[in-house]
Amino acid sequence: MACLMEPHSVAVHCRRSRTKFTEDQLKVLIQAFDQNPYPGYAIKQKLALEMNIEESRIQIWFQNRRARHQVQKRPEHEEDLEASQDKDQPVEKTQSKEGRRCRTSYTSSQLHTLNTAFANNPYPGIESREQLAKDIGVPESRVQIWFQNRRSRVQVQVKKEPD
DNA sequence: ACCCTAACCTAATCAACGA
DNA sequence: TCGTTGATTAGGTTAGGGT
Repeated sequence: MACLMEPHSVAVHCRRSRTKFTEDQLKVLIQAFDQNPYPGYAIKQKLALEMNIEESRIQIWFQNRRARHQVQKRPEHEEDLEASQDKDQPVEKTQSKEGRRCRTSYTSSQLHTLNTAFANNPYPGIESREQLAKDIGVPESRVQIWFQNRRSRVQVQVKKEPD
């Protein structure tokens, strides 16, 4: 517990505890990454279930690995990698953008809670985010994304209206 | 002290949904 | 169709844990 809120100093960034992947988990992740560094939501969720890890940790892991390992820019077209038989699913194995997570729709009361919290502190630590998530009944990862988007768009508005 | 990398960030962009 | 906004990305920074 080192997440005390100083009233006047704003950002006491309290991170979630660092995940320690087991060797088995890492093996599964790396193999999945080699097959497809841009997995859709379904794949990430399946991996999460398979290795008993939050899906958001899987997402972060893929983001970090893509950044560190120079991944092929656009594997859009594959010429001749047909081995023998792999036409079980026509367009279902390497979906990258098709399988997005379903868009979350917030109710007005959920948004009110989020907006109030944002006004209070636009950089909530993990504990605040989890409490918020629990309050409005949405995964913590969605709360984090909401704050990221909100902060970015506040900046955009400030630039557009420097008056 | 240094290294590796999970966690976190911004900015840009993709895309779902409603007016 | 178009604006709003959630989801994803590239790419960079911060910090935890091992050597």
